[in-house]
Amino acid sequence: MSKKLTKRSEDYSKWYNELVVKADLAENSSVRGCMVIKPYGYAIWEKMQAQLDKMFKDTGHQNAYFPLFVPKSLFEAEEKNAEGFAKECAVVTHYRLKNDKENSGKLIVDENAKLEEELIVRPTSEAIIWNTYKNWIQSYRDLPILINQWANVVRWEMRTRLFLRTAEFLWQEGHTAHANKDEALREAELMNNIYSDFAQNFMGIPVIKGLKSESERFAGAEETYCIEALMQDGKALQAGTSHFLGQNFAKAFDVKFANKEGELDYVWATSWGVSTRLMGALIMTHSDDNGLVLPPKLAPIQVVVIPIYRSDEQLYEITKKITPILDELKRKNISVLFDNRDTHKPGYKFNEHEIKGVPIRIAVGPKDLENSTLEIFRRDKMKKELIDFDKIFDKIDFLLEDIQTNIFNKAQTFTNENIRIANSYDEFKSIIKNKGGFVSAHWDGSNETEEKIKKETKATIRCIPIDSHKEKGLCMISGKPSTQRVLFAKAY
RNA sequence: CGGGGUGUAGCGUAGCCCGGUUAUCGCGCCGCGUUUGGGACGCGGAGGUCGCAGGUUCGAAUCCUGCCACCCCGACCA
Repeated sequence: MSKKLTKRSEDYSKWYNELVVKADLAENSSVRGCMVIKPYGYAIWEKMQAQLDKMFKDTGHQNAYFPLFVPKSLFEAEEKNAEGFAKECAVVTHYRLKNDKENSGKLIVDENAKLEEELIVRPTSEAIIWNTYKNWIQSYRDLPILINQWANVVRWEMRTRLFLRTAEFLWQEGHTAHANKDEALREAELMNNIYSDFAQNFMGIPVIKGLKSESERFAGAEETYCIEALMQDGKALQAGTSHFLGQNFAKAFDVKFANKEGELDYVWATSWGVSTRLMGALIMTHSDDNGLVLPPKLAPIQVVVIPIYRSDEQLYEITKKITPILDELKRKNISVLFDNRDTHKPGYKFNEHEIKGVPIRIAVGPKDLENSTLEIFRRDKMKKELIDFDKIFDKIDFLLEDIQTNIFNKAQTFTNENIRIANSYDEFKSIIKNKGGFVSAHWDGSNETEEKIKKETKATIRCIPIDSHKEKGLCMISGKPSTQRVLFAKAY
């Protein structure tokens, strides 16, 4: 196995796969389309979870947990939702195995143990949750319900890809119930803003907030808010969605409440989620040919200290000198690893932590003890410098901030440079084909036009941006009037 | 599910067209020694149902048939 990573420019998808494996984040498992998330990858996910969880709770949400299995009759209640997911459902039909008489030591499904009603392994939990909410809601005094669930879901995708599209994935799904439309709409927007805030300020991933076109909308939603990010190969990635579900699920599951006027009404709903796909976004946004680049706010190890020594005495001296620093960093809640493994040489460790994206590396050897210096290295710029021993804390504080800002700015510049305006369909096709990235163009709002563009160019409408200024124009295909430009791209 | 490709040690591979000693090489792994400021080196060693099943043959990793798995391109998708 080559030690070097495939170059990004040569084969982006191979580079991505190798990186995920070599950085020790995850690997394909023996189970079709499912991945094993390794401890280092999971540690990043845990940091993301902790931050998101905090943001949810700060906005009044609570966590709960609902069943993995959805009885088929519940699943089919909301027709559009059921139809949208039907093609990718894992289904439990039996509950028992028995010994195979013709093949000793083997097990077969016991045909006598067929379930009366099949159980769907949740591809999303609206059905089971709304069936439960029905029992919880009678009056406007029971509202709103603001619940989030951390869970795994299963979607039997044809083609899978580490983190971006696995058959089983981890996510959070928020499901809220409200007394009126406005409140539900505000909730859907609020959660999309939280996702955007999280992506930009913690993951360092610039995103564009927008609305999905009708055809890209979540099955069963009235409106889908989303954040879209641009990866380094010019393809867009949907990083999170927040849905205004109207009264669709309330009607499907008969969830009515008595309002202040004493009248019965259906409740208004939202659902919103982000998944381990965000890990894919993190990898593809920041990483380079040397490996992963992690934002300090999410790095499981923020600082690694590597001792350079020839003898046990030298290691002892280095340890003695460095221990107070390690203690102080831990006290300051900075996660630090003193990599004093005797099984690997310094050069090996340097490369290993570079591949794993550790933001800051400190090397300390005999020369440093003599001169009272340290070598400090920042992963994002691959630059090292010699600093005075006493400056260490200031330097680390500065770098943690600066790396976080720098990688965001770098990605923001890249994204901005790759949003191009097209005023004709020819121009549009040329950009999509030759340059990639987002293309901002006028669209008449029709399904047919969207479909035609998708078929001919493989580009889809990523979103109708929320924050951009409105600009009247004419659809590049039909010539019909358009009220604002929308963003197209090839997507993951 | 359509079109193409690939299955040889933990990983990456040579050999296959044209059947013939003990299946090649690199990484990794184990032992010993020397090393340690950018992926160390030397010597020694372990590790294989050549995807599975059948067939042809004196003889199959190699030829034939069937099956299975995986990858890529479509359709689908957080």
